[in-house]
Amino acid sequence: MQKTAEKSIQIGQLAKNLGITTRTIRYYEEIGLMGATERLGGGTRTYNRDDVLRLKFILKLKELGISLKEMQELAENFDINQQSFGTITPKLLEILDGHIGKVDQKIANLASLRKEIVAYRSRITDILQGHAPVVR
Amino acid sequence: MQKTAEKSIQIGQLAKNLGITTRTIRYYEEIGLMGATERLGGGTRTYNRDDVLRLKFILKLKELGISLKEMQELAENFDINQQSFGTITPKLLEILDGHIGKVDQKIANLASLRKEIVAYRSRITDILQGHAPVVR
DNA sequence: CATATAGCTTACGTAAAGGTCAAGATTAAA
DNA sequence: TTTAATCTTGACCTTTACGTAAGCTATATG
Repeated sequence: MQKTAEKSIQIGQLAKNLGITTRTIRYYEEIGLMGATERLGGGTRTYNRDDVLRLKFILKLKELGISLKEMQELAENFDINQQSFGTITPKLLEILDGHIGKVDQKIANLASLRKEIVAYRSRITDILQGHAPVVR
Repeated sequence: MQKTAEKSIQIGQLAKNLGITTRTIRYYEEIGLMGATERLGGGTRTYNRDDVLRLKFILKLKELGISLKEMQELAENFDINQQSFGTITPKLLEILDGHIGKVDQKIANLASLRKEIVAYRSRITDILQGHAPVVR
């Protein structure tokens, strides 16, 4: 087995590539979302392709509204870093199903909130036109 | 003009009635959402019917997902005590409309997230059954 | 060598919406 | 009147996701 030349990058470049700050990356490491990556002699962090993928995955989930805390729970059961899909247990499926449920719940809540806002809105316009009493 | 006996209540009772804490009510006063209400001799806050209506209004908006900060902007224009209800509504409608948009956006995002999770899930089950390659 | 640039750790700051004491003053009830 | 309940202000605590600054090290370049 030969190591293919890992073209790792440093934190500043990685941050720039992804449009985030170095603080953010270090923070994710701090809270255990990014495992500790390799360091150069002086302690400089180094990120290989897998690390980058993992970070992108985190950002993707975040973009879609999953909190870092939720990701931490996921991370306990699902080590994105080193495991290939073949080794993933059914536990992950369970977690994903749970998340689908949560998302469904959130969607339902928002939909009902939307309804209320719309209803409230039209009550106000009614009031403005004198079609309804001011206080219910 | 005769003052009808104003049956004012104190903060503890009001909080209990509305299912919030006294801290919350004082906080709303602190940030200028509730105007300063009358006080008894010892400094005890006293809330009349209008004050209660105003607080209920605040809670309603909050329930609809409008932040206290947004309400502060509104508060400059709405003086429920002065019955200038008509003047606040255009701004309020604007804010409500903005909220409907935001909620729609969130729903769309969650729906897409849901799709992705579902897709991700089935990719994994496929892998577990050897029907698909391990790496995308 | 000197400077510039990038990185490191430690640690305090921020916003939102209150929670939670603390210590004292007042009011209500017995 | 004594006690118990309620109220007052003030001030620090909490969570989330980083921002920002201080002080120090390492690497690159003129």
